[in-house]
Amino acid sequence: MTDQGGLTAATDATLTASRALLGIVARSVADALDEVTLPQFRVLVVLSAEGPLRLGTLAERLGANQSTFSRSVDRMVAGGWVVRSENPDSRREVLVDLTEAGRGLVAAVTERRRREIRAVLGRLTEEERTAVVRALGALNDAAGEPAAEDLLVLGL
Amino acid sequence: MTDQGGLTAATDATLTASRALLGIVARSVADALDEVTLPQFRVLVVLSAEGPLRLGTLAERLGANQSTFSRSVDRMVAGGWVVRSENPDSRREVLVDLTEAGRGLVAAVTERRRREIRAVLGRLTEEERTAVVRALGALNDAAGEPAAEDLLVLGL
DNA sequence: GAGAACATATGCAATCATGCAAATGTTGCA
DNA sequence: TGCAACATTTGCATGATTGCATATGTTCTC
Repeated sequence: MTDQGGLTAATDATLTASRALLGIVARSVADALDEVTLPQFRVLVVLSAEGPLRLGTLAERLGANQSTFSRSVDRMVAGGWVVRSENPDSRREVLVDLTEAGRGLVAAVTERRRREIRAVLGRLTEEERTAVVRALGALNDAAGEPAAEDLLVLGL
Repeated sequence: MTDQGGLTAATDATLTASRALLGIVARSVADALDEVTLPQFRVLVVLSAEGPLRLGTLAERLGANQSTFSRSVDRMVAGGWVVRSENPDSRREVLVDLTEAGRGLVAAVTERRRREIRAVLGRLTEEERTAVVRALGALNDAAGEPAAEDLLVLGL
């Protein structure tokens, strides 16, 4: 079993890094999960990225049944994370949008994630950081953007 | 707001990489989640890493109430993922262990994750891979191993 | 204006996770 | 032996997610 060009070493390093980064992601989300469930957080993330969406569209984005989702929205409205707003152009459509609290929850997670990554990178030398930018740049190009559906499995 | 030594560029690259790797992790787990729930998968991962554990110990590892967890184990036994085995030394203790199916499910996820990472790295040049090993090595050292509890938030 | 197509909500139902309190069974110590 | 400590299970209860079928209300088209 030959290993062309350190593929195995690189795989191991990447696997380890994936765990480290997962840890950071998990920690960044942990506080939010005291407030909302993971499926609910997914909703907030999608709305945060795409803006107000029709209830049915949102359900589809999340791979959920409309009727199921209507009730999920009930709970999230009750929790104060989203609002149903009427579309004046079409009274049969309902737009779901973030409240300030919902927006803030997502922002807090994003911010914490960024802060933790900065903290880790701050422990590196400047040369190491340069190497990280180059190496991860190549890695990111090779990996491409993950499909939204993939990320939704874990709630982004 | 000065940026010492490309901290921001490195943070951005790392954030992007965290999303890419999350995508890989999510895809690797997706199939398994057709078979078991995320909390159940967590159980399999812990057992896979630590071997047979007492029911109470396992519950504690997962931050769950014992009574809750006893019933979760019921469901997982019914699903054929774990078995309750008696400890001959202590008839009041119950050991929970993976079945072949349970072991196989975790192995399939691990293998798929590894395969996907290899595929991405295979698109890099040998020099790029060397850079990845060095850069991620430094990153991994700086980040340290994530706490098990952190990873459990997302089901590892 | 009437009916079809559409968007959302509601009735009914199941599974899973979760917690508290109490019961059952086991071990160990006095 | 008998009682205390321990491990697990069971009773009781709640809330979230999910699906299917159906009802309600809205828009559009003929």
